[in-house]
Amino acid sequence: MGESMKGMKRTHYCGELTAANVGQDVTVMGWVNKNRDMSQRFFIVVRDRTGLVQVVVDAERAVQYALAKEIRGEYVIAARGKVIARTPQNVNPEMPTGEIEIDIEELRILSESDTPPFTPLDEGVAMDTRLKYRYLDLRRADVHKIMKLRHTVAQTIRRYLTEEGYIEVETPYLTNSSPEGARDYLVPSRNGGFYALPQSPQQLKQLLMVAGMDKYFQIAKCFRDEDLRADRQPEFTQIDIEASFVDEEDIHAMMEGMMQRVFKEAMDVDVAVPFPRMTWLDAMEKYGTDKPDLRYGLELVDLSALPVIADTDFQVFAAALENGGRVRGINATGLAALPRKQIDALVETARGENAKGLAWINLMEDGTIKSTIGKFFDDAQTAEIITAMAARPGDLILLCADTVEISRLALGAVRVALGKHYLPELPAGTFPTDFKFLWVTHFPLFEYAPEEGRYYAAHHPFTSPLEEDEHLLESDPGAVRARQYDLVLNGSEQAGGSIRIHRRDLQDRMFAALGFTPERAKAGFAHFLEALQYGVPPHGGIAPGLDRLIMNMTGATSLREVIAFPKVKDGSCPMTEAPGPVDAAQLEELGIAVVKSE
RNA sequence: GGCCCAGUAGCUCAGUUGGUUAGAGUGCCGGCCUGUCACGCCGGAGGUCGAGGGUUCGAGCCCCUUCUGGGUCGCCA
Repeated sequence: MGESMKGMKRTHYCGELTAANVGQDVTVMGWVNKNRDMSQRFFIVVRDRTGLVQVVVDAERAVQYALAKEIRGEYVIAARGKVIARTPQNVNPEMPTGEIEIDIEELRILSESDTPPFTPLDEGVAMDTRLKYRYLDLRRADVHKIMKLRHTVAQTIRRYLTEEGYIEVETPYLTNSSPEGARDYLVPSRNGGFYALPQSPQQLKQLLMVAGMDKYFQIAKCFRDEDLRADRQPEFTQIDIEASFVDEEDIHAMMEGMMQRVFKEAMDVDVAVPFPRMTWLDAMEKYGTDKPDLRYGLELVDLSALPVIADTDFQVFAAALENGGRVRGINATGLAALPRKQIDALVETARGENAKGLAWINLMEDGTIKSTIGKFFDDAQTAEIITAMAARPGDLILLCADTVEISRLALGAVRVALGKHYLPELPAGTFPTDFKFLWVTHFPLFEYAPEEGRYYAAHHPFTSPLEEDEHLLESDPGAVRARQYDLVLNGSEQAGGSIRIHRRDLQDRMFAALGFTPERAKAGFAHFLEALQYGVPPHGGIAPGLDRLIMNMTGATSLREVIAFPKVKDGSCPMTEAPGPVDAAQLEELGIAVVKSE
């Protein structure tokens, strides 16, 4: 149903029309946002990706008026007419094109629409409904705005890296499964083997350095078959970057330039460079996380050495200290009056990180002090704690006594939960403007898995150890620091990278430290290890996640908002219903039998 | 895989202690309205209360199972 557009040609986008177009004969094409029947005339609001414009169909134009009566929401129409200025009392200041309207001369329905399950005007539609009809959801102006921003960011990055001498090279999506890491998406092949979709082009980009490409980038899809989170999708986009003959400073400077450029061109926000740097250990000690949000203070304070704490008889604190643990505090400034219910929620947050609980001291505005540990610390002792925490009337001190790690992580989580009290609420439809970048460096090279009694690569096994820690690879792997750096933005990891191992002997020692026999290392990484024998430039790189960057730039609360066709919790797509069954013939060709698991 | 939350009209939701014919807003359909812009007014249609089972004289409400979605922990080299 619907007419041809033959003989009509779009001259303008809806949102482009202004008072400057008054008197011109224009043609717009788009979707019917609204059709208001006012008896003597119809006001049809037409929408395209640039915005809205009002078309007036007066009863005097009998043919067009009759057609306008048929027009429903989300019909696709073409409208030709003269742009006329609205009288002052009819101007709609809420509408960017509200000073003008189009006086209809030719009107066509190009395509009819059933009543849609929801329209671009509906707010608060549930996620599953939105995703099932994502093509309708994508008609919303705010989603369009995000997609346009994403485009601008990607293009800006392409231009920037090109100017910096980087070459875009595509690496295959059909590649090999590699041991360790996330679960792979497997693709069966007709020769009986399996491809795996890449979790990242890590090895291939390093091989491009061996190949002398010198500086490479790629806007690459990566795949990980793991459960989703609000900030995690099984299929995501990375700006994959690698460069030869570089050190940490080169990569940092390149990224700082990129972010500065991206924020300026996409959002007109000035980002100060260089970004602050912090070692992993400092981040953990001060913020209880490796991705601190620097938009608010609330630093963790280690009170273990404070005499009044160190010498206390209070069993909870004394026991933690005796076992080599810590007593740490956080000063939630201005939150002394936080309701008990919310404090309890903070305690639950701490428990979520395996802490046994929290103690707290409220410094009420009137000077009174409410302390959960008042029984164990007299007024003078409490005053010492307050001084050490730099707390003032109106503040709330939260204390946690536990192991070194748990006390960090528990208060780190509490800090994040408190953070929302210090962040301004964004007006609806606006993007944030406060961006705090941070480099976190000197990560541990390994993580110990006690239940398996072995070390894992904290990031990946190609990360170079710090030169001065190399000698500890065999004797004390847990103490080896990595030439690893993460770029953090507002408490979210934006990019991870490292200087890589470029010597075969060091790579062999790395695999040995990870508990790989030479045979197993060879089985998993034969081509890669072999390549390391043919002249490898020192190299390193980084991989910012495009989706997360856009999520942070737009203030979106879920990655789904910034991906055109995202997946839901179990990795499926509500719209296409992928993954789905395939023909028996296809399976037979692949030699695959599907067995139902119990 | 664990835990928490939700599922009632196309959409967003309310529904009291288990009790007659399950409601609201919006959308939709029809009519009216001389400039609307969240137009307004009048009327109408629209329900397998996610699904299955159980308890009960009686279930949207209680119990069990299950499905779907959201959040989170595990997981994410």
